[in-house]
Amino acid sequence: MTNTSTTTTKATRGARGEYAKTRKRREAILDAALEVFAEGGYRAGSLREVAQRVGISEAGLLHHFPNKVALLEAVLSRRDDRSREMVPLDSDDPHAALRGVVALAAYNATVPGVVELYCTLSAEATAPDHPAHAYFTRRYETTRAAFLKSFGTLGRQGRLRPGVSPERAAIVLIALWDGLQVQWLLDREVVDIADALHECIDALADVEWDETDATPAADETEDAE
Amino acid sequence: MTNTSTTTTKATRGARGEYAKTRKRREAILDAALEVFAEGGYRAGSLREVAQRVGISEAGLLHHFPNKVALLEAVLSRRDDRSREMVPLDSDDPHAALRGVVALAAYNATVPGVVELYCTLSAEATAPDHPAHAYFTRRYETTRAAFLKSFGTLGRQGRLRPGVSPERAAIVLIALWDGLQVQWLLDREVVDIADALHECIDALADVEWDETDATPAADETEDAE
DNA sequence: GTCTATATGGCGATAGAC
DNA sequence: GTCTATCGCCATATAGAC
Repeated sequence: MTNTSTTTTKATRGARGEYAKTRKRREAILDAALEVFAEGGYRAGSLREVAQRVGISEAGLLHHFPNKVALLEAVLSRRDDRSREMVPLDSDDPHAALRGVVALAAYNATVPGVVELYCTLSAEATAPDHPAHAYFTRRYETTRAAFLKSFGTLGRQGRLRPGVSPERAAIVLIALWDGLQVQWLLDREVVDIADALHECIDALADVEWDETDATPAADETEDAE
Repeated sequence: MTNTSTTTTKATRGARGEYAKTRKRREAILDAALEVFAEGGYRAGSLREVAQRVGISEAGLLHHFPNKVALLEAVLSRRDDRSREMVPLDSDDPHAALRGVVALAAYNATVPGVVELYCTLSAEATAPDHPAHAYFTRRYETTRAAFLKSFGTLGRQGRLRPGVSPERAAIVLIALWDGLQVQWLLDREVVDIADALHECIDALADVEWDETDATPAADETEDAE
């Protein structure tokens, strides 16, 4: 809590070993900011609250991020990096991409703050003058395009259910995911998001859930469904 | 703009014909408040902004509603009345209820403010300390129960698609609706909500879309679909 | 790099005149 | 029923000391 321990993380012990300290501080600020923006949204979240959780003053915080909007952008950008490295949404293998959706949904259930953040912010950013409006517009376009590609590939393999169009499937999958998060945040007992998504994806396409691509008869733990 | 026209709406011209005027003022306030809360959410929306749109002072506004929370509750309550009288969600006929969903979605596309309001507020009210948290928790429970009943009835008639459970169908339908609204608010060209819901309901159950229940050949304006 | 102090302004709500 | 005036609070952001 106190920052009197100057010897904790001097990774680069050479000249000016303060780099690591600043980096750690920035990370701590971003962690706190994510929490605050998740709990109250961007507009209601305050720099004061963020600074307090980190244990510094508002002015100290603004030394690391010039203003509130910059802080928000840093939070979103860092979050995106982490998601991208976790889920291969732009994979060439549509099965892998859709498996990634379920995997990410399952993981998110263990990190409620992130779900809160995106759920609250995406609704708030619906307003055209919101600082994250462009970010979310673009993000949805990108995600739709990625799913469109996946479902398009599945369609060409004849693995889409009859009457399902790739365009519609992409929109519906995203909508479903978002909507399930709202209900989950209001009452965590009411729905298992990963389960529901898994089931609905099955209703859209014939997806290989096991990673039995190269190795035919590897590990089948889910064949009893 | 000016309120010098005392003779405009004296509906009850007897003693104290001011009732109608007050009622009109309250309605105007609620209209403006809906807009403001829709655009920025509850926390970011200000009484100042509402008062300005109505053309009165903040103190004048607070004469009609004691505080900000009361104003929000009045807005939500009035909106609920209108929705309920429009859509028979608790109808005994599951077909009528699901037709109502599509009809309401189509109507909402003509009143973007209402969609904004619920989309923004439901996400914001995810926070446990939000003044509308209890309202939305309850609202989702009620809606889920209503849809559960509809899909349950359809199930007993053998009209649910194979593998569809009434519980899951209720949750999914609501989630889909909510999620589609987010995408629609970010880009109105990307999706027709009523269309998408119609299609997805078809994927869940075998619903009678024409109202050919009691009167066989009455008025068929929609049979060309 | 972090602090204190401060500028500037919006907010919800109240008191009391008319 | 509506106003003006005001209170007290919290917000973002800046200036300058240490």
